[in-house]
Amino acid sequence: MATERLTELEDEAWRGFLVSHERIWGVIEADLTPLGLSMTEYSVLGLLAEAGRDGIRLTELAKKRMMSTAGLSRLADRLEQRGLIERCRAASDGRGYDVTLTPAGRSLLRKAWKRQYADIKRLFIDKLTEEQLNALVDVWASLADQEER
Amino acid sequence: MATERLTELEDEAWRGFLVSHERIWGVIEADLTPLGLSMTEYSVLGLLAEAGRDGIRLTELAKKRMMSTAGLSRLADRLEQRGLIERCRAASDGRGYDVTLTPAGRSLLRKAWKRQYADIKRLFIDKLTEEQLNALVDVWASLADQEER
DNA sequence: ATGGAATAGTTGCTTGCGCAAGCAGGTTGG
DNA sequence: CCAACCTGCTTGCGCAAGCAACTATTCCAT
Repeated sequence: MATERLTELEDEAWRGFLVSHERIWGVIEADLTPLGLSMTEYSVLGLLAEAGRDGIRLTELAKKRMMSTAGLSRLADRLEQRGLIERCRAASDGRGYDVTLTPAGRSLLRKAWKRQYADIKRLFIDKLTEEQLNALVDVWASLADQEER
Repeated sequence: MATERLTELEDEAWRGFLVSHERIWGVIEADLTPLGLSMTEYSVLGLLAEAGRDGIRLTELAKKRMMSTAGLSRLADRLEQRGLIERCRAASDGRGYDVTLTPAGRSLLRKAWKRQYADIKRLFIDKLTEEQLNALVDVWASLADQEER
């Protein structure tokens, strides 16, 4: 087990992954800040939109967002403060809350999406052919196989 | 310009990108913490290794790492404190520092790389065929074309 | 029923980072 | 040569996120 090394090809594939992500992420994050949203906040609003009327539990959000419940609790504080989301005691379980988007939240999410969309289109979609997109989808599927280990 | 929407294919390609990155990033980050290194710290050590004997300027590191010089200044403080790097007044410019890896830094970087390597291999390389790797390299090249705009 | 885990969420403290301001060392036009 | 400006780095302050400890509720085995 001498010095473990990636082949040239492997290295390029890996580094490209990191670099491309970082670059694109940086841009869309910057384009979101005028709306007063971080990427994290944006994606939480997105998850809430998906969750619909019934809302979703804080813990569930934390899991999907891959962050601590503590962090999410305070993130929810901020969004609630701004009137973008609402916490309602869960009917079925007096410990938890069902969190939902308010109309204001929904509206801001739409605005944010417009920007996101433009960025994603310009920085990602438009630079790739349909073949490349298909290849990517194929890659993501392979990576997700047997989820870890 | 009705509701901007991605096609199914575009959406999968994009979300897969985000999700895969987040998942893999999380794992390798977690595997690095036993060594007391964050991903940022690790990658700075990596850049220093690339820079070699002459070292590299703090500002240069900040640029490459896409972080503020302030953040990098403090990051350097921590690494210096731990004896992993050294700041030497730049000969050519009395304001700046040439930062270099110490032997301890080099050694820790090697240890860290061993873990990284195992993760990257297991979570990324080994799950993909050579064809897929080639396709990825091709994609990263397309994305980098005409850098932004 | 009831006491003991388990679970949902919040709060105190710490940490890492960015912005803006500061400082000291360069650079340049008169 | 020196005044005005610029640049490389550091410092003060604030914010977002994690860990650990805590509260309140529910679940479960007896």
